[in-house]
Amino acid sequence: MLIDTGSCERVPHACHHGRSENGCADCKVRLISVCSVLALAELEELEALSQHLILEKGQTLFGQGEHAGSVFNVIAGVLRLSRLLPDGRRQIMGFALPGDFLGLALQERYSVSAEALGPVTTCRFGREDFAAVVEAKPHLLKSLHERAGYELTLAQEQMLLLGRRTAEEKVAAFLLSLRERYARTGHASVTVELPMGRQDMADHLGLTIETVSRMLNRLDRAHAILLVPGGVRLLDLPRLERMATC
Amino acid sequence: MLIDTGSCERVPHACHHGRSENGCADCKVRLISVCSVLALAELEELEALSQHLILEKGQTLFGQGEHAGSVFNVIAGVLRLSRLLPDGRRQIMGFALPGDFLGLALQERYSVSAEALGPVTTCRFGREDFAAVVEAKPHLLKSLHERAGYELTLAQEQMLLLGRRTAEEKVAAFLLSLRERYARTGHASVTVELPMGRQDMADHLGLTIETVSRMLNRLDRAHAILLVPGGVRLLDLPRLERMATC
DNA sequence: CGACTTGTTGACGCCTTTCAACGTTGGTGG
DNA sequence: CCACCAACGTTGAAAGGCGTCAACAAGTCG
Repeated sequence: MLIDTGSCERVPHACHHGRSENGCADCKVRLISVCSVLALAELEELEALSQHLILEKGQTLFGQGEHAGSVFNVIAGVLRLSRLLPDGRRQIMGFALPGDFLGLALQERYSVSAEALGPVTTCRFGREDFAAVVEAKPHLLKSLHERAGYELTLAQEQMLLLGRRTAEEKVAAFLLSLRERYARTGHASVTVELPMGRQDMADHLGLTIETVSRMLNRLDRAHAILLVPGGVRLLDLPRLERMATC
Repeated sequence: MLIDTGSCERVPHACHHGRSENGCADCKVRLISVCSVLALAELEELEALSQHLILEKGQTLFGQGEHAGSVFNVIAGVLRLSRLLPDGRRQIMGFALPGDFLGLALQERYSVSAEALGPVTTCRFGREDFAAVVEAKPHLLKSLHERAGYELTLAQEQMLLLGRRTAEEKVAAFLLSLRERYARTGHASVTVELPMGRQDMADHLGLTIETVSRMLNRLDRAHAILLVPGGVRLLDLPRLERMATC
């Protein structure tokens, strides 16, 4: 349960690149990000303030409690959003997928740490710059607020899971929720990629790594799922849904 | 753990009263509610759309999944915000105090149920009406968004608590967080009122009623707190804070 | 006063954690 | 090519924290 945070290198700020080749207009996540509410002229305005920032596996985008100098759109890859207790216990609040926005609340300080689970590409804005654009564009603020409402709903579901579900139910619910989030962006599939390790799942579900492993293998032996390298195939959706029923 | 929901009477919709005697200008929670960002002229505009709605102990203001026809400012009293699993397991996501806004996200449906823990007074707005006002007043939207950010931070702290804290730490952290929330509105005090019962605390902390009772009495015997009728006195704040650290 | 609700306390049991060993995979260098 | 090593995942056995069950106390209301 004790996490070694020393292994997470900070992202060198020299690592950011210029904006993408063809600009926001071709951005792969534009239609699923907050930018989807912007007109082309507005996109160009925002583009002038943006930089691409690329992370490698294990790098930290920002740390809990740090001054929030930037906000980010995730373009590719997955990050974990976590909080640490002084004694090393960790809780992962969620995973950020392409199209997600980091820094929704536009608060002074980051309330969580964000670490790349693999190669990650983000679109970075200075927080002050971005806040100024938001100030001038109420429909962008409205879009951020809608996302915040969605995040709040997810957080509530996670609280119910953490407080009132058994280990098996937690794992089943996690797999289904991940599938649903992929469906919102990529395409629906019964094969769910698991970019995070067992320890990350455990810290997300309030379990230990051993219990996660046991439950996954129990579900596998019961033919509810099939463990495959790097992911799982969901074989018996009705059964999983019964376990995860809300 | 099984909750009897049948005992919660629905609030009769005939029960709402006209607006308050002296209007929003004297509202006791104006300065701590979302209304604090409104000018007097705007207040009057909002006042025309508002009604007071009074609940008694145990009455339901709205239920999870219902069409969100109204949004509310809590003027007096405390409500619990909960979600129910089909088999009766319950998770209380939080408690709404005076000054809190219910329906922050302005979503189609309520994501939780809200029940009065005692006599409650609310200021009710039709959701569509309120959304129209918000549409016209970006600074009100901004205020809502800031509150949503605060709620998100609270939710994250609760996730850490539910996932990674022991029973004793949960209870200590709960008492301190309640004290801090009272301090934001009422006045700071080492005596913390507990308007909710043991079952409510248990369902908020992911414990059973017996464990909550045991931990409270253990803290009492250790002279960290003093149990008094209807509340607790926090005797050893440093020790409690050490338990609840971070 | 008796019925009811709410809170406390004890004994016991189980689910999850803890501790430990082992297997697997992938990268590195001889 | 293969030994070596570290990181990750799996599995078993034992321990413990919290839940379950049950009885009892205290306060409330008719």
